[in-house]
Amino acid sequence: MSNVPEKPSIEGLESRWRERWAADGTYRFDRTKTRDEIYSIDTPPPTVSGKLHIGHCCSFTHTDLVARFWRMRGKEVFYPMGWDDNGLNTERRVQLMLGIACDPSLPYDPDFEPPAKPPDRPIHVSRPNFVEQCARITEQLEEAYFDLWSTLGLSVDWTQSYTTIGEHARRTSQVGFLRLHEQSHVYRTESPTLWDVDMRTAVAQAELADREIPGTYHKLRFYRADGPSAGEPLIIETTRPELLAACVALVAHPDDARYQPLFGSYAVTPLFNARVPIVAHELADPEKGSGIAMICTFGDTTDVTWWRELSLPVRAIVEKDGRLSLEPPSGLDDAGRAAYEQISGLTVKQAQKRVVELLTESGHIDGEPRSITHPVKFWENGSRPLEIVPNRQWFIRYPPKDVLLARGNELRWWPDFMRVRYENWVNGLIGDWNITRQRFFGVPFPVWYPIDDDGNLVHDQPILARVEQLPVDPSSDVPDGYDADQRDKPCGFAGDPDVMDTWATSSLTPLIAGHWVDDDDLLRRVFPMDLRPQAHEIIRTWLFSTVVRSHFEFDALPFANAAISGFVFDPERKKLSKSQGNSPDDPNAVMTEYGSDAVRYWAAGGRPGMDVAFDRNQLKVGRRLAIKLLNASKFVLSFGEPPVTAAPTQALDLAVLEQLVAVVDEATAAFESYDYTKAIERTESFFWSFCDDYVELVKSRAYAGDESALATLRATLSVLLRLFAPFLPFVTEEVWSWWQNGSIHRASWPARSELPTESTDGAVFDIAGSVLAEIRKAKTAAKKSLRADV
RNA sequence: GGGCGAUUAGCUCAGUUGGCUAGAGCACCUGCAUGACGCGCAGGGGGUCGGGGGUUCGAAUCCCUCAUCGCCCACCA
Repeated sequence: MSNVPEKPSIEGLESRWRERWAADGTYRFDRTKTRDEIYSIDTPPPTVSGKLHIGHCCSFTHTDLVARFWRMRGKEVFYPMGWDDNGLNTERRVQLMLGIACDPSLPYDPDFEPPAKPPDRPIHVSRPNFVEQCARITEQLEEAYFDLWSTLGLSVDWTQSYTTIGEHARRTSQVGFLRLHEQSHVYRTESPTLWDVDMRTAVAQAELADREIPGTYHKLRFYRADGPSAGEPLIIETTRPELLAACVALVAHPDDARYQPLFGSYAVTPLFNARVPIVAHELADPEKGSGIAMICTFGDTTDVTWWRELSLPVRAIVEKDGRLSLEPPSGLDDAGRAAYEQISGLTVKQAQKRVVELLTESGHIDGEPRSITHPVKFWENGSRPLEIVPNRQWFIRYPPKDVLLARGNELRWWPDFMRVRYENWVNGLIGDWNITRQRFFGVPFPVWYPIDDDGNLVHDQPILARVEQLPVDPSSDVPDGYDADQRDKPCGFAGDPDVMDTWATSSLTPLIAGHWVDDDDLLRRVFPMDLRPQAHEIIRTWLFSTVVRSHFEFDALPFANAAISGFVFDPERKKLSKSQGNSPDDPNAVMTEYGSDAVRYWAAGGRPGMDVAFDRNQLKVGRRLAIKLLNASKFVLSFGEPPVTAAPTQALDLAVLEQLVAVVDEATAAFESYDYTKAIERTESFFWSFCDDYVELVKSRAYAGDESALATLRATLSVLLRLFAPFLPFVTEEVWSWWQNGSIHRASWPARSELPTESTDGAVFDIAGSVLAEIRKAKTAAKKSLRADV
C-alpha cells in the first residue's frame, strides 16, 4: 500500500484539498442538467459589515451537509454564494471603521485617503468618495469571507457568486422595481415614516426592535374650551411632554362614561394654547393613565392610526435630524408661539426638559413625575429611539393576509414549528412595505421627476428608466428627452435621491443567483429553488419578502423547503460576542486548533431550529474522530487488496454488513428530512463498534488472508467513508485518495444494492460483541493485558 | 399581553407510534504497552427524566397545571 502514509495526519488537509477541489472544479455546477436532476440552493448572502463568527460557520455548514448529500445522491447541486454588501449596515460599519461620514453636497475628491486611525470627529466626504470607501472595505471583507468558507470546506460553486451592490444585482433589483411599478404593486406617497435620527433615514417595520428604556410620566393640565364647564382642568398623563406643541386632539374610549359627555367638545393645550377636539376611539385604553390621552403628530404608531382614522390635521414638530423645527406649528396663539421659541431647534431630549420646566413654572403640571420603564421602538441596530416624521416614500403594497398565509402553508418548514413565526408576522402586519432609504450605498430607484416652470418637482409623473438602460444612477444618468444641463432646473428634471431598502434587493436572491434578467435558460433549471436555508430571526424580513416578490412575479413560492437554523451560544448560554480580534470563538483560530472537519462535526450536532452551544468538547471529539478515521482506514488497507472474486461469506461478516445496510437506510432517510444530526449519530456509533469490536474480531483472519474478512473490511470502509463524507470532507477525501480514483464528493451515496443482500442475522455481530465484552471484563478484573490468552 | 421552543448524569445531547434494569460522548475513577491509532484500548461509579396532579396493567414519552430559561410577535399615552 504505497499510497498509504506511514504516519497519517490531519494537519494541512484543508489547504491541500481546497486547492485541489478548486483546480479540478469538483463543485462546478453542470448547467446541461434538467430541472428534475438539479438540487438548487438559495444560499444566504452573509452581511459584509464585520466579521464572520463561529455561529456563521455552524449554519453554513448545515447547508453544506445537505448540498454534499444531494450531490452524492446523484443530483447536480446549484450552490451559489452571495455577499450582502449594500445597505445601511455596511455604511454604519464603514463610518465606524474609517471615521468618515457622507455629505452629498460635497464635491468628489480624487485624492481622498482615509486616515490610518479613525478620528474622534468624522470627516465629511462626498457621496462618490463615500461609496468608493464602502466598495473598498467590502472587497477586503469579501476576500476574508471567501478564504474562511474555503477552509471550512463549503462546496460552493464560486463561479456562481454575486454581491448585492454589484451591477448584476442592481440591474435585477431595478428591473424588479419597474415590474412592480408596471403592475401597480408599488406606489409613492407622503406619509408618517419611522425615522432614525442618527442615520437620518427611514426604517421599515421589519427592522424595528422594541427596547425597554426608562421614561417619566408627567400629569399635564389641559382645560376645557367651551360650554358651561369651560376652564375646568383635564388631566393627561404622558411620557412625551415635548410633543405637547404637536398635540392635535385628545382621545378616550367610546365606552368610557367619564369622558362620554366631552366627545365633540374642545380643549386647550397648556403653554401653547392650541384648541384641540376631544374624540373617541377604541384604541384608547381607559386603564392607562387618566384614561384620556393626547394625540400628537407623531409620538408613536398609535398616533398615526388615530391621525389617519380620525382625519386629524398634521402639526409635526420633530425634524429629520431629531430636533424641533424652527418654525412653530399651526394652531398656536401669540403666547403659544412665544413659548415655542423656547424649545425650537432643541433636540427632543433637551426640549422635554425645557417643556417640563415651563409647565412647572406656569403650574400646569399636576403632582410629581413618575418614573417607569417602557418599551420603545428602535431601529434594530440603532442607538436612539425612532421618531415619526412625515416624508415621501416608495411603498410595496402587500398581498392580502390570507394569500400570504396560504403561501406559508404551502412551504415545507424544517422544523415545522418555524411556520408560526411567519404567521405571527403576517398577522401583525400594519400598512405596506416602505422600501425607501435616505442613504447612499444602495440600489437607487431608476426614477427621475420632471420639474415644472416654477421649479417644483412633479412627484406624480415620475420618469421611469427603460429596462435596457439598467442599471442606472439617476443622480448621474440623464432620462430620455433631457440634457444633462437640465438637471435640477425649471423645466428640467431631478433624480430620485433615495436608495432601496436592502431587503428590496435581498428579496430577489433566487432571481439574482438564477439570472432572471439575463439568462432565462438558467432560471428555468434552478427556479423555484429546492432549499432556502436561513436564520430564524430573519423570517419576517428575508424569507417573508422573498415570498412576496415571488408571489407577484411568478404566482409561486420561491423555494420548496425552508431549513431554519438556530442560534449559537457560548458555554454561559449568552449570545456569542461579535467583538474583533482574538476572541476565543474566532473561527480561523478554532479551525487551526481543531481542524475544519472537527468544526463541521460540532456544527452537525445542531438540528434545524435548535440552538447550539459552542462546545470545545465536541470539537475535541470531532478532531479525534477524524484522526481515528485515518488510522482505522490505514489499518484496513494495510491487509492488501483481496482478489476481485473475494466475497463476504462468514456469518460474522455478513452480520456486520447487515447492520451497515441498516445504518445506510437510516442515514439516507434522515438526510432526506434534513436531519443530518441523526445521520452522523448513526454512522458514528456504527463506526466505533466497527473499530472496537469487528476489526478486533477479524484481525487474525485478516492477517491469515481470509477473503471473506478482507472483502468485508474494504466494503465497510468504502461505505463508511462515503457516509462520513458530507460531514468530514477533508479527511474522507484524503483516505479516499489512498485507494480510489476521483473525488469522494462526486462518488455515489452508499445504497443497499451495493452490499450482499443474503438474508442473515445481524444479531450475530451483537452476540459476538457481548461475548467479547465479557472476556474483556474478565481480563480487566484480573488486571491482565488484553493480549493475554483466555 | 399573545405565541413558539427547551428543561433527561457534573457538561453537551440521544431516547421513533407509551413497554425489558433510562442511553451515548466528554469529564471523573481504575486498569492495559495490544501485529493501526496513548490524540489509544478495556472496565467502573454517577440520573426519584424541572415541580405537582391525572389517564393507564405500565409514563422521560399522553393530558392538566405551575416554575425556570431562550426566542418570536404586540398600539411607546
